[in-house]
Amino acid sequence: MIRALEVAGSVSAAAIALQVSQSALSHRIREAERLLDTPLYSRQNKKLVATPAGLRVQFAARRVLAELERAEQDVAHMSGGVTTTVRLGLEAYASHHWLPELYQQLAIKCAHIGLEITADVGLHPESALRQQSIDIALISGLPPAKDFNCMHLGEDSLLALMASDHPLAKNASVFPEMFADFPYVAYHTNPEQGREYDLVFRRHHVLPSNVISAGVTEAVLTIVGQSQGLTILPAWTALSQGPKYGLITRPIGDGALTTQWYLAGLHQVANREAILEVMQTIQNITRFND
Amino acid sequence: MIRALEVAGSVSAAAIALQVSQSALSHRIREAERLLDTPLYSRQNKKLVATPAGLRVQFAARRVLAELERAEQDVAHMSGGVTTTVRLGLEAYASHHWLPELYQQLAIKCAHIGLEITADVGLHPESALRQQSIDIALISGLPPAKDFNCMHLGEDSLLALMASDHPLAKNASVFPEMFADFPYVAYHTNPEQGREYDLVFRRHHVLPSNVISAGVTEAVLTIVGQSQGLTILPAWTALSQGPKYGLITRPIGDGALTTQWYLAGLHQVANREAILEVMQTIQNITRFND
DNA sequence: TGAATTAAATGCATAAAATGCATAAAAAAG
DNA sequence: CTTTTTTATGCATTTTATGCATTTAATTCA
Repeated sequence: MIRALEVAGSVSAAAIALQVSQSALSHRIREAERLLDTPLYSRQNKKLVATPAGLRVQFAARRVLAELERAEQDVAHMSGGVTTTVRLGLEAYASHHWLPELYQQLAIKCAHIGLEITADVGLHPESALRQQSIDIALISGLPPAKDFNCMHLGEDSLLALMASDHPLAKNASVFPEMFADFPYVAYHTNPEQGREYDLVFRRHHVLPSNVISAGVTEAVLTIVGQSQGLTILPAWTALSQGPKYGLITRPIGDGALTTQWYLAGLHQVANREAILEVMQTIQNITRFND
Repeated sequence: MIRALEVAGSVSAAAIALQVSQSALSHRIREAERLLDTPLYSRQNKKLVATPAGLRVQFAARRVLAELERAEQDVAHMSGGVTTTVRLGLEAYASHHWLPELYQQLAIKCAHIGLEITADVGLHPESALRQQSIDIALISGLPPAKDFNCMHLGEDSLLALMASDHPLAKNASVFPEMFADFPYVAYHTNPEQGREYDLVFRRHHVLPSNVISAGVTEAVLTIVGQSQGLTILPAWTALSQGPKYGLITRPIGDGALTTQWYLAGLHQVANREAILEVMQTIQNITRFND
């Protein structure tokens, strides 16, 4: 109710959203205020303005509903042999060609674990972890915060991606200064946020002619394929994803630019063992020796 | 109900705890299972064993109840002018002689903020922050994780504390090797956890003759006063607390051992402004120039 | 083994609660 | 000033929760 009132902005609109009569909601609000012994909304005028206490309750409502929704979803997954659900979140840059194998392995080793995958939790999987919307994050770059249960997957070199008919395609490798002549296609609007900024552009004092922001990895690759644009991805992703979009890869400079892949899992969570199991399975599957 | 069943371990015991009849509870369990379309408890024998789904729901119940209790408490504080509540947690080692001034300042500057203090959240205030049981943590040692809203309060030297009639009292300062001859009184059982381990014992390859674990700062100081024991505290705490327990302070070695005090606040929380306000007020009050 | 004991489930009557209707009150719009 | 819109209220009704009495199931102990 609190949430519906917040979203709808009025009692009658919220009543429609909740599929009850306006009267019922009015009664419920009144009852809530009686129980808390505090007005939650100031109805000086017909607009519904939450009091400070009301705002606090709205905040609680968001958190509680989020938790209940998660729990409900997990429980729904738990019919059949599935006993726990583990939510895996992949960073924007991650590849996912190994996911089928993960499903297979889990089905063999621990059929009781249900796997739920969020293919692209954006550039900051750690905050998704913190919000408990995922249990495990696949992260590249710097090691995750110490309070996560961290596992190192391996080192990966960064590759430049471009269309096969790109002017730079004839070069064996792309040197940092070459980025200055072409648009750069990135996940995000602000180039300073990406790891490529630190490793390539800032280190070599070059900036691409312009930056195209794509928002999703798929879009990044599509745009690169249809433009003169360049992008940089970890080899793991670049080699498995690039070909699908008709892209070719080139090492950057002397090829010494690398990034690290990590798994970060939540500590102190209900399905601790299952999380560890999945993390270990992923580590086995993705060993960077193949 | 879920929580009561978990705590009580049986339907009838939970019914008593919830002040309803055993029948009512039985009906409610049945109804919950019907709604979720999943058995939550396996009643093969008369013991009540939660199914995996039941465990998941128990986990959700704990989180939801915790949030509801927090919200209820906050709302209760919000009668009168108080508009937001900020929970401040002090690390085990922190002093609190400045708290009265904080209350005063807040009363003048922002009467709408209710302050709630947890005097001793232990050695890991960050996890209290993460669990949202506090909004601001007062931390010493290393800077808190980057995803907290961090504020540096100042540098503080570490001092040794001992009873006024301690054999080492005649020395102007305590040298690391001297710790080997006396028991060391600490907050925790495992000496490796404390900051003194890194800064004093490990660095100088000495270990105290034995370690007495006290659990609370007050107990640490009391024990030090009544034994031949030594302990190490930041000067801020040592100088304000030590005298109350008849303890004297001595610099350690050349006095160059220092620690940093930080405030860490939660980001992305309902009462963001109030948290910042309180953090700034604390920073003003505790400026390490007095 | 079998009676006693204890815990949980069930059917049904009843109590409690939420809801909706009709309508009033209040505020904004025209 | 009237109309329209939004919220509140009293009361009847429906829905839901609870308790009693009883049954079922499992464990304990003679």
